[in-house]
Amino acid sequence: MSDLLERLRERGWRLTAQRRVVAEVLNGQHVHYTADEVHALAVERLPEIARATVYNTLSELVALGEVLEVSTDGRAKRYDPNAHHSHQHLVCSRCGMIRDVHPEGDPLAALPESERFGFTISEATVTYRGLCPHCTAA
Amino acid sequence: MSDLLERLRERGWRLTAQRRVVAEVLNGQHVHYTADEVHALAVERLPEIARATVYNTLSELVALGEVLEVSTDGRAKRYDPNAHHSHQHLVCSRCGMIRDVHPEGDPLAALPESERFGFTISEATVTYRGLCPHCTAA
DNA sequence: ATCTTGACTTGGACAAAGTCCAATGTAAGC
DNA sequence: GCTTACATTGGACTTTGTCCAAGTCAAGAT
Repeated sequence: MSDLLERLRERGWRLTAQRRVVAEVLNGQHVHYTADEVHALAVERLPEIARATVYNTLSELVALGEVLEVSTDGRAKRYDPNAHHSHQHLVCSRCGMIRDVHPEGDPLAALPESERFGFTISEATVTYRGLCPHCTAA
Repeated sequence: MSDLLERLRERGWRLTAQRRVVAEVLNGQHVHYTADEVHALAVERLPEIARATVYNTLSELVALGEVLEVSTDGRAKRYDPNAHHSHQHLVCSRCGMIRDVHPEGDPLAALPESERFGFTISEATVTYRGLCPHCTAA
């Protein structure tokens, strides 16, 4: 994650205590937190950090391409720090757990020109849904 | 859509003016409205219909399997009346408009066994993102 | 045709998630 | 160590959606 802070500084990011804490919370997580979860964890390290700052910082990280925004249901968005490896998501329908997966091929190729309706398409995301091993057993 | 109302009546649904209007608004749309858009359109036909009633009715239609709930971004959920034909979605990154599309092949086939991590996968949804013709021009 | 009743609708209060803004604070270059 | 442009703060506000008690009504029974 020091890599991340390094990269950001090179891109003219001003490094503040708040931003450092948000980056540290995201660092190397296999689960993807909501903004409020990130805030709760950040408060443990820096009690006075404001909710708005966490939202601002997450938006900037997304805009810089360092973090991905994921919304698998109609609830809060989740933040995925693993933005540098293209991947898709496997979601447990029962417990909501998210796991990164790497399917073969390019999903964009499956959409013929006649099905693009004049859109300028830039991306395709695939969400696999099912039961995780734990919920299958239960 | 009289088919839909027919089916619902057979399942013990009480047919009210409000429910009829909501069903009519959804009927045969190739775009998918948000709940508030459905409400706005319903009000044109039945001015006194309440927002809560539209939310209730949409939830019931989803529970009955007649309509699909789609949440492609962190914003409002959209309602897809085309629940009986398998399809994927094309979403405008700017205005949020959704259109149904039919890609080739089965997206589930692209996920090798080694990437399934013991999940019992039942479904794969693909979301294509880009700018719609209107937002590309603007 | 009218009655009865339980299901439906209403509207306003409430909640969750996120945005906005003016005032204040501070990182980083000079 | 100054300066200043940029970041943070916290509270108000917006959007989307849920909840509830009271009133209304569809549809079967009489």
